[in-house]
Amino acid sequence: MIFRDRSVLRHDFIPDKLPCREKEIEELASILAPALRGELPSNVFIYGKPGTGKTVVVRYVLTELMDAMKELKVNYVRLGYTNCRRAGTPYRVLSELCDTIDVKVPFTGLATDEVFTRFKKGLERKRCVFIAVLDEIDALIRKNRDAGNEVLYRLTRINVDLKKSKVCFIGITNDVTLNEYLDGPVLSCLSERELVFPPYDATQLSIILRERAKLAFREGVVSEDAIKVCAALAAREHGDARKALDLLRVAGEIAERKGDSMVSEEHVLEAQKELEYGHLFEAIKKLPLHSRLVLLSVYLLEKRTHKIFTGDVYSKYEDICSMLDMSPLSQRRVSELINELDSMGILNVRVVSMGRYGRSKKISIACNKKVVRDVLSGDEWCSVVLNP
DNA sequence: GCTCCACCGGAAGGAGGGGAAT
DNA sequence: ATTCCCCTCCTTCCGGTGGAGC
Repeated sequence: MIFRDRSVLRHDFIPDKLPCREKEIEELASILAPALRGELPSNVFIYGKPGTGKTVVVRYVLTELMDAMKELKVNYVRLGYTNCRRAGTPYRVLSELCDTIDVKVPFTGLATDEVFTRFKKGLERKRCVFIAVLDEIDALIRKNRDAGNEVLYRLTRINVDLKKSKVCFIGITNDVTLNEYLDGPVLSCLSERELVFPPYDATQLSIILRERAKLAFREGVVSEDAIKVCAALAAREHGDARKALDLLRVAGEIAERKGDSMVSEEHVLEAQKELEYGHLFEAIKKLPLHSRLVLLSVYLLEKRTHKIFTGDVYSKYEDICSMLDMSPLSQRRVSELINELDSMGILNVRVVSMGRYGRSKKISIACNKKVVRDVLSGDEWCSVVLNP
């Protein structure tokens, strides 16, 4: 037996204490504290890379706030949480907020405007201080800049229309450049207070992992080396605590599978490989058909030569399409697909000039070729070309 | 220094699909 | 139900370009 409770390593687990975020917790708590006196707290905007503890800190402080409310017998504070990426559209963000104040809204069919009106009416009935958390707020803007800004603008101005209730917003984003996309008035309203969550360094990650390991694993099962390696690997990846926890969890699973009694450094390194393989595998598998065919073209060309240019890829791609009886996309489009594969880290692309012989992209495979082969040979279409 | 290759990548616009408004 | 709107994916068109070879 390796694990005591593996759910402790899940991303949504909220531990009793959050090491290395004491300062942020205290600051957020002091910002929100006025709510307990029925006053409106400042809006807060929280920035930080993925896995820097933004969401967990907010949830932690809100849980504390609820406990304090119970103790003080305060019942006029209400909390709403919505993840904008999961919700997807302004309509669903609003309807999730409505849900938390017991306003029922149909899945669809209402104008966004109408949902907004019901939200306001619901708030007035509750006579409360409403703290609304908008997690991954960047997703709302990224998907539809104008609609996103519109709904945020109306939300941030909601206190103007409310007489009996007040709303305070906590915005959370991974995207440090979000201020370029947010309209000025929305940004200045949301960021009355700003918290920036810096990435964790390896020492901090070790502390976090040690705490979690105590809960997740049976005593003495995880070696100190294993923890150090998890922390070092995750620190390299912009201090992502989620990644560190994933590594530890998978390392534990590997140890369990092998029937080993300890989680060692080797298990972590294997976990790293497994996670990397898995992510890449999924990423390639989920590519649209023509991107997969373009990747297949590069893969086949790379067996013969390492001087591959756009023209070579395109003609190989055309061959493959005719073999599969499909009509090929334009070269312009394929060139764009090649750039997308580059930005995903699957291909390596560099624009080079060959003087008299024109200007083109030099292309190579940037990732583990075995994964590429594994996915493509299991692919419905690509396998036809790979294993004729 | 000029030419000119082979493509780059921006712009505009069309198909089509899904969701919102009426 | 129908119209409207917007987004995504894609095409076509086209001006732009770094540098080998003359």
